[in-house]
Amino acid sequence: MAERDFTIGQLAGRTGCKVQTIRYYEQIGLMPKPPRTEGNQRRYGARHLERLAFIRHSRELGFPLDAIRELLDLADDPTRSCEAADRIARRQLHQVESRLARLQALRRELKRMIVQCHGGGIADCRVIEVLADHGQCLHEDHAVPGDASRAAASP
Amino acid sequence: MAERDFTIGQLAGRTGCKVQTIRYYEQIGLMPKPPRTEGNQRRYGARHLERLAFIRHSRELGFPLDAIRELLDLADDPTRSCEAADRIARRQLHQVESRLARLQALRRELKRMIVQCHGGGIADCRVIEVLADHGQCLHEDHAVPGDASRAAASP
DNA sequence: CCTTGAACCTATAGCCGCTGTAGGTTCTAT
DNA sequence: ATAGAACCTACAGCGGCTATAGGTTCAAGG
Repeated sequence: MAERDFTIGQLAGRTGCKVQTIRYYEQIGLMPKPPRTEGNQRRYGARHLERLAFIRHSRELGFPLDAIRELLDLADDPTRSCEAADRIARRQLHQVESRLARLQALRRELKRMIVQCHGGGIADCRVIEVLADHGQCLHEDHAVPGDASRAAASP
Repeated sequence: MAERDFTIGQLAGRTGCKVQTIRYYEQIGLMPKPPRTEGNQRRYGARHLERLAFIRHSRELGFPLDAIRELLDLADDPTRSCEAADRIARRQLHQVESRLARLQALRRELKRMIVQCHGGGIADCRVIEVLADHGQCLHEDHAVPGDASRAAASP
């Protein structure tokens, strides 16, 4: 192997991924199996670095691993149309926007709840009261039918 | 048992929880073990209904189960101060606001990426390019140090 | 009284995307 | 030669459910 190959630890350092995470990506087939040294240790090259950076950045933007897999397939095949990648990105944008809307509704309710609470005993705690009775909320917005508020993972 | 007791299915219907979820809450000690019929089926009363509604609503507002446990303990003991409940609510608000900030950054980047993409081949796809190179992003905002974008669960 | 079928029961596995642990091996620097 | 850092595999656990398998109980209709 060329002398500018990396160990898994160096790859982790350069991309900001954890070592375990890289092995995990290999396990689920997102990263290709790299060559090994005689002592069975992984050695990575520039291509691996690029690919992992791509994955990492996509994760930071909240793309799920499945979508990243699709995007990598697209990136690997220059004959394919840009449209597919565009569609995936739009889908992700849409997700992010739903989550934003939901979180904004949550913030409104939480603020309202907290503002109304003026200390004292639990017996007249607005926080507890409001939680006990959804009817006291302004909107139904936070009664979520199928979660739209989760977002990106923490790489 | 009084004739206005509910089966688990009826409780689920009235709160919008799933039957499995109710059993799960019992298993983790969030809901008390209800009495059983001779045939070993659970029977719930008004108190259970209230408690489950409280849990459900808190989940809708994104509180994690641990926080809900604390809130329930507080609600159960009227001698305790409102302050503790207030603190939990503020903590949750803070969480929601961090997630909002992160999602807003994600939205910005995704939009920018999509707008710049004008169709054509993958070879000059902006989506793919930007994903491959974080340097092309406006901000570092989405390079998250410890995830702040997750939100409520999907009840 | 008997049958059907819906609703219940327990136990267990799976989802996502990692993260951590245990227990071992290999590499590098002194 | 040896210490200790970095590597290896395998597997368990996080949160918060959800789904499945394989069985039991209940209520209504004949």
